[in-house]
Amino acid sequence: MVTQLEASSLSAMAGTPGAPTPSASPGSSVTPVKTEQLTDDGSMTSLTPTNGQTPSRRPPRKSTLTQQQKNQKRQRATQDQLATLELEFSKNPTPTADVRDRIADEINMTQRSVQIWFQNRRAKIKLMAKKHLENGEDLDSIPESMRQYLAMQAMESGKGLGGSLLGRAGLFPYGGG
Amino acid sequence: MVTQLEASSLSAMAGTPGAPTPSASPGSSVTPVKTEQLTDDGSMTSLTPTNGQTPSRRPPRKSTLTQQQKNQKRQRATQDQLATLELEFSKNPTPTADVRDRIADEINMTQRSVQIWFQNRRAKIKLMAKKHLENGEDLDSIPESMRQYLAMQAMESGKGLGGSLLGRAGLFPYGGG
DNA sequence: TTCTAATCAGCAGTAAACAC
DNA sequence: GTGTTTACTGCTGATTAGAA
Repeated sequence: MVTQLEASSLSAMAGTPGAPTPSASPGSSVTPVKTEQLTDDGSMTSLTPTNGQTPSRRPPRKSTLTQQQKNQKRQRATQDQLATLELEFSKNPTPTADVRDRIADEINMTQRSVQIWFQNRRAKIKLMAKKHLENGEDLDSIPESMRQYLAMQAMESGKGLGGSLLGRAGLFPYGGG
Repeated sequence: MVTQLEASSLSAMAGTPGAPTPSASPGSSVTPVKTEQLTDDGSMTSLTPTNGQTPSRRPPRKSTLTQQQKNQKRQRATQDQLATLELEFSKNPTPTADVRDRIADEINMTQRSVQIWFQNRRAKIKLMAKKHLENGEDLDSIPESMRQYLAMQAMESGKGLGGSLLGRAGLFPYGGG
């Protein structure tokens, strides 16, 4: 008997509601992953590579074993799911919660998984772009959805003092001179 | 067949749930709220993604009425709690989960609340700095804890030009003690 | 009104499972 | 073995809404 999530501590959680998912009913099998997660963890690996003496970034992690291992294996997207996701991505790489919700319902994935998929997809595209640049390749060799997203990103970061408030010349005396 | 877990939701971000430690000395003043929240985000449309273009801004969120309203009112930090938080912040504005945990236990707040407090505190300081800059004020008019934090930020993002502001030795309380 | 507790969504970084 | 996907963590910035 699985007794799915018996109480446990409930764990709050924010991202996705999850619980009352109306549709998505496989009906049988599928051991529902218990939402119980304790992740109290916190620290991450250090960063700030330079500088022998950095202020205090994060000490190494505690256990770094996520609940995945404790609960179950990863689920990979099927061809159908992937097709839909990629189609939607080409239409809009950053869909709203609303749209993501609809997609999730369509392909029977959790909203959370859909959200993560889009995030990872964006990251992947960025990484690809970086590689392309480093290889000195033509931009033409970059897929169009990629170009679109990157262009969008560039546009956004360039507006106002949004991104680099502290780095702007003239604002801080120690800035770029 | 997709057959993936339905509810699951895996949640996560909540980070630390309502403190599974039952023996957290029940303070008379503060009732530690068990942060069990089931954020149900909404759906509602309102957006029109314009297909890839116009990244301008996100559509207004639906109602974003979260558990707060459903469960209970906001809890504000007491003077004692605030005193501790601010002291710790002056020592280190970005404490590790460990430290946060200790603080939370000390002042009888949830770890999540402590984390949020630090986040908001940093945001506040940044905002203040921005205002100061826009007003063209001197940096000297900025409180020191603020300068410290901002300098730290600048160092990290700029990684090369960081030196000037805190070039003077021993400005950082963090990490050194 | 301002201040602040709390949420949401995105990102970088990372880890582990999976594919090659 | 490396490389790719799924997933999670903490953080930021923006935003919402409750208290003062």
